[in-house]
Amino acid sequence: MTPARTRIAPSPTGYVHIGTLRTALYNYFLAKQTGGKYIIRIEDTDRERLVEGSVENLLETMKFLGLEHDEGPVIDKDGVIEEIGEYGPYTQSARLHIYADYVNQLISQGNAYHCFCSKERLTTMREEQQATKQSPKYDRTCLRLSENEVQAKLSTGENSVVRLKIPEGETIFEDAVRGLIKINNSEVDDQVILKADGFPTYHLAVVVDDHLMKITHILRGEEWISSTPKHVLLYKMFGWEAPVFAHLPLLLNPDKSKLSKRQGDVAVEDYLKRGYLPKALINFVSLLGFNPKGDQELYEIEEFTELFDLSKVNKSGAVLNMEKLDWMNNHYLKALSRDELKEVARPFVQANVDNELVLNAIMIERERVSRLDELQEKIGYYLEEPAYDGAILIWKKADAGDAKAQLEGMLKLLQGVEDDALSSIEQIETLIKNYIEANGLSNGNVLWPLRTALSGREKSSSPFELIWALGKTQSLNRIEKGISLL
RNA sequence: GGUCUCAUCGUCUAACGGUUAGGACGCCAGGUUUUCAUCCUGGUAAUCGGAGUUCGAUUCUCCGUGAGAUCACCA
Repeated sequence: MTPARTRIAPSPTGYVHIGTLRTALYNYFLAKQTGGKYIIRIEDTDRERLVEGSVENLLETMKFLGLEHDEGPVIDKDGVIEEIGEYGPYTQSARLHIYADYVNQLISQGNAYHCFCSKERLTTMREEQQATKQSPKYDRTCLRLSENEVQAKLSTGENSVVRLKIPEGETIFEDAVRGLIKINNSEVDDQVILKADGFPTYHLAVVVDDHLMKITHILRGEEWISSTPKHVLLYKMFGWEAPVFAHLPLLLNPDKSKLSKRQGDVAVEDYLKRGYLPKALINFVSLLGFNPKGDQELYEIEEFTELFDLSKVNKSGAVLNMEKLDWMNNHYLKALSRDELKEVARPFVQANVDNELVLNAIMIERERVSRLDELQEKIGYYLEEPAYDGAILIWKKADAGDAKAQLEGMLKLLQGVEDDALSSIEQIETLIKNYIEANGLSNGNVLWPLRTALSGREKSSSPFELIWALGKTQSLNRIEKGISLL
């Protein structure tokens, strides 16, 4: 397999779109699978939509997800952005001189022309076209300008842009997920490739950069299909070989429209903030539009890398099934080691996770949540002795006297054992279950009052887990308090 | 509206042209259980419609229908 060079090319608008993550993942899988390079390029040619700090944010988010790129901007130890890779600069605003050369080439080849039309004129032109049910396209007014007229306007410094001169005919390209796509050139507008502010538009910049950076596969969202002919035409005009195009299915809102901000979270950062783990997010998002095996649901990133196959990418859009994400996240939460859990939980709980009791509580409750941000309220009754009504100590099949007797029995049992007899949940369970059996008692009579005394709640984790988490002293305190309430 | 793309359970998806159309999430029921959660077992639920090709179509072709994307000096 020849090494693939793939890239994501986000515009710096402040957050990482969940669709960008999916695209990044597929690019990453493909590059790594073939021993190639995965590249990040910053497409900041829209000066009006630039958001301060968004490149840093992008890089930090990607790093947090564990998706490291081989070329492009990176943040060094001092927090400064530098670039790695031999095809830089990887930020389009630093490549303006490059685009200028290629624009000039197109103009001299007769493939592009200057346009002096005002935005106002273009707007009214479009309105008229729509009114007469024509499809909105530039009317080529400026193409009819003579060479002298163009030079004259240029020399006066009149505002101008450069447009691509779309030739007659039709453009056909092979899409790796959809097959042959054919579009008549009459459908394609004379796209602006160089704006009045001197910046290129996406269409020119993406083609030039992808060629210069030796990109072999362009994986991007389906919304780009209709502008792909412009890119194919540009490759042809420059005499370059076009890379493989693969248009990925869209990520959808529940109403099947393109995933949008108003209908839910689209920013990866938002998912992270709510306590979804990178592994879960990656697993979930990767499965939106691609399925390696059919019956397996849980994959490590290495497996995806090994099994990724462009020809198996789906064609139709995918609605996000949030319940499944929750299920997956819970799975990965449960798989975390004590130390790993401590670190991922740290930003989500106000209590100090370095404290044994706090961490114990989290260890237990992580099995009952699907997101880290649910932890805080779950661990409350571990950290603080709860106030409660003594009536809840009484099991439905027993009375106050029995509850009190059982608690006293438990008190005695626990007082009589060494601390390290309570060091594992299994040990504690065995200890208590043996006691129950030896004394001819029933689980309910003993465990219900025990658990409610320990938790102060009708619903909680098991008494064994609670004793383990709280420790001997705190457990005894709570049992004594229970007894006093009866 | 033009053009392009797409179409299997509610959702994500699987199925060399031959399967009782499979799995997962969710939901429902039962079981385990001191409660909650987990766990186990079972169940619910789909090939958009119509032609054609074929011995045989979820799968190939065409026509409908529906949905989406796109039509900027935004990406």
